[in-house]
Amino acid sequence: MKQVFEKFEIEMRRGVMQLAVICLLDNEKYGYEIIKNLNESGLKVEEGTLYPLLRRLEGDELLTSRWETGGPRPRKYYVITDLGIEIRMSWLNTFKTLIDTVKQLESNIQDKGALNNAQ
Amino acid sequence: MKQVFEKFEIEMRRGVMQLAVICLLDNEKYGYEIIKNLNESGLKVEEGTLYPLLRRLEGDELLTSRWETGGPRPRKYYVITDLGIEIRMSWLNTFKTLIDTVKQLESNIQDKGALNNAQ
DNA sequence: CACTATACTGTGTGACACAATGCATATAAA
DNA sequence: TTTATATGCATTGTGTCACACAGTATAGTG
Repeated sequence: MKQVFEKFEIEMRRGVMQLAVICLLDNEKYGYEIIKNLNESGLKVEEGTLYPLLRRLEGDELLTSRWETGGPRPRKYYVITDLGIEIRMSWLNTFKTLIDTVKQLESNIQDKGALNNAQ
Repeated sequence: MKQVFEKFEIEMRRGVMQLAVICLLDNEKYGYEIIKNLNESGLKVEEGTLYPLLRRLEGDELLTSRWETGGPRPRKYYVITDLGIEIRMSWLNTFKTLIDTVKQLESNIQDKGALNNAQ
């Protein structure tokens, strides 16, 4: 049985992950590189999570991919499509709306904290 | 087959929902009331989503409940516990960190938009 | 009678975590 | 030099969990 806290983190990441990936892929990158990038950004992600996500986003035509076999190891490069750019903008808007909603809700609680004090 | 956009909204809501609920329950409320509140806040939630969520949060001892049978229809009131208050604070911090990560990623893309321009 | 208020349950789907597999290269140890 | 270990890179499979949606149920209200 997972801890309450971990479960929340997982659920939260789950939504943010696609957004993060599609933001990163403004420039062409390959999967393994993305994992490193995101982990450095503090966004933990497993291979078994990212690779299927990439394929899913490609299936939705938000990304395209190409194989690079010239180098030492074959790499699959992904990059955002025009449709992806459009969708990304609407996702960012959705995200922003959610942030505002939570900020609003948080401003009504007693022990105001993280969101409003910081920044 | 759901639209790409809807799928994202669902995933995003999924994480935010518990946070929103636990913020709302600073004051005692019953389920149906919470649904109305959240829908007014622009956070769509189905009964089949909220009621199980409430029970789950209660199972994790972040909420407690009591039945109010005096009124016309029986209502189950929920309110946050001390543990819930603690956890809520850490969830808010997690949420804030994720926001920062996305903002960071967004600031590197070409068509900067929603998050940084607004507010 | 239809509608609202209030709560619950059940089924399908989708995505994640985790773990394992596979293979190639680079590095370290023997 | 041969062997062993680690790293780069991607895939697949299993279990779990939470949501959406659609029901069920009951008691009031218009």
